[in-house]
Amino acid sequence: MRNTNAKSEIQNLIAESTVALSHTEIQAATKGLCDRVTIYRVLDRLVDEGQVHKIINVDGVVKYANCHSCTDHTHTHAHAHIHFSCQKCKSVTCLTDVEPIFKLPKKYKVSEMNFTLSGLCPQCS
Amino acid sequence: MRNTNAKSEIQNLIAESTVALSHTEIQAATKGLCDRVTIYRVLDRLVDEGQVHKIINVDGVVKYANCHSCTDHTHTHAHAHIHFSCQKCKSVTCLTDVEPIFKLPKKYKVSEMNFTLSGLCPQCS
DNA sequence: TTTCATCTTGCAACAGAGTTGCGAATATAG
DNA sequence: CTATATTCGCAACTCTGTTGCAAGATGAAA
Ligand SMILES: [Mn+2]
Ligand SMILES: [Mn+2]
Ligand SMILES: [Zn+2]
Ligand SMILES: [Zn+2]
Repeated sequence: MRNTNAKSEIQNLIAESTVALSHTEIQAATKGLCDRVTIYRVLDRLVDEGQVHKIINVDGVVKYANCHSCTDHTHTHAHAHIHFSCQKCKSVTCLTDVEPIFKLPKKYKVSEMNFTLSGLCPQCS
Repeated sequence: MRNTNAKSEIQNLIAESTVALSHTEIQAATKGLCDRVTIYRVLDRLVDEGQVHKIINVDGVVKYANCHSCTDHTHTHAHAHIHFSCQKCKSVTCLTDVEPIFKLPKKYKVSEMNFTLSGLCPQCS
């Protein structure tokens, strides 16, 4: 894996953002940096490297956020935290401290969790 | 809201299915019943009526499932249950009995929950 | 520093999911 | 049965993401 301009710019952008960013938002923020296909490919690479994680929002919009709290940066590391999606300002935030408790029927083998709460974020409520 | 052939066929299909169905799956199952645009519009109507709920799967695929356990059929009624997405057979199931417990930082106002666990379903594990 | 295999990029073309406008068809209230 | 609002089919379109390929950039090794 090579370090390129596009990759480090995009990685910095995501790292410095307090909210998860969509492809469209990244494209707007890096205006003219590179082709939109390159953004898709860079994002894939960052996810593969475990630098960034992909979030499917409740409205189906794909967002990317920094793996702040992850020491393990292999691409298989789990993200067992909740995300909060604000219905007003559309921001998506990682709530890394919140760990949900639940009891599944046996026979289900869980390997991944995707948990998003929607409503109003502190800024909007 | 009117009862049409397309609507009742699609509603029955979803009601009789043990797993959530995507637009594509519904189109395949009702082959030739109606136009694909009609399927989209019928699904929107069923969701508005509260007969069916929409699930955004971890892979971003939109699926529809019956509101079995919902007595309230207004379009704003909540769906506070977990969904299970099987990575092998791609089935998405409502686990209506499981209610997760979690503690959010104050200031967040929650109005909706979207919780999907992935792994292997009983049939596949 | 130069070489060179390999990775990355831009461009164009494509694919899939979902939306919109509009005229024709049809469900249902009266 | 008639009138009218709803629903439908079709075609065209948007949006998001993917793929193939030739050209360009990276960095390890010579
Ligand atoms: Mn993470
Ligand atoms: Mn339900
Ligand atoms: Zn907000
Ligand atoms: Zn399965």
